[in-house]
Amino acid sequence: MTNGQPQLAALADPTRREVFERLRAGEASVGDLARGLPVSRPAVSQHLRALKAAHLVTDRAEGTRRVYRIDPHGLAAIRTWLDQFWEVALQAYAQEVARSEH
Amino acid sequence: MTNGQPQLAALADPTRREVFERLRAGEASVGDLARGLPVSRPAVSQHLRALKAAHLVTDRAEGTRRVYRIDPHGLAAIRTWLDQFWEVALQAYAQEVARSEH
DNA sequence: ACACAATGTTAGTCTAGACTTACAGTAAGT
DNA sequence: ACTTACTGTAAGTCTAGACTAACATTGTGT
Repeated sequence: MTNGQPQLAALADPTRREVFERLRAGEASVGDLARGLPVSRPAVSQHLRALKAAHLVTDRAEGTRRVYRIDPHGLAAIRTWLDQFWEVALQAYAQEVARSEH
Repeated sequence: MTNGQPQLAALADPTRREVFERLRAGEASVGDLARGLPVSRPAVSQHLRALKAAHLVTDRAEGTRRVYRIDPHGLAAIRTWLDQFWEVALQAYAQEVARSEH
């Protein structure tokens, strides 16, 4: 149980995924992210810490605010993990198609 | 909080991810999958139900056994969701490189 | 120095869900 | 029909973690 892929666990929570999707529109501060969400600001701060631990976001100090943006490293890790399954999956799909056609 | 991407929640659990990774070697029955895992067989059965609900696996009856294999549909859903972030992520990365070089 | 604004952190509560045990169902062999 | 494999399901327990409230910290402006 090597427990790799912390990115998948990080993106499993709906609220955390919502935060991450909002960063798709560009970098934003904690307050900006928490503004439209139904949870408190500290909750968003904790979610951002989890996303940062999974290398999915990066933070930068800008005065008293902290600006977060998407980190490509976490995305790359997911893609690499995901690509391991494609050959097997497509092979299985081809077999199923062949079975249903005959 | 539209709660899309049930695949990410399904693959967040380490045990469930281990089951999924074992199917990469080819289709297998519930007992075969549970044999090398530190959890009981009903636990594996429940995990397979979750994976099936997320369209990550397909099951087929073979006598009294049930054979599971990887389903490409769930993988495709993850890839589609993931691809939405790449342009933004690479753009952010390029900016960071430019900042550190000057 | 003081006030304010933005965020991180801690302690504590509470719910989702991972797990086990026990039971039910179904197919194959004798 | 009976037994044996193999699996799904239900009920109950228990822990990880999502959330809030309160406090600590840091930077900015006057």
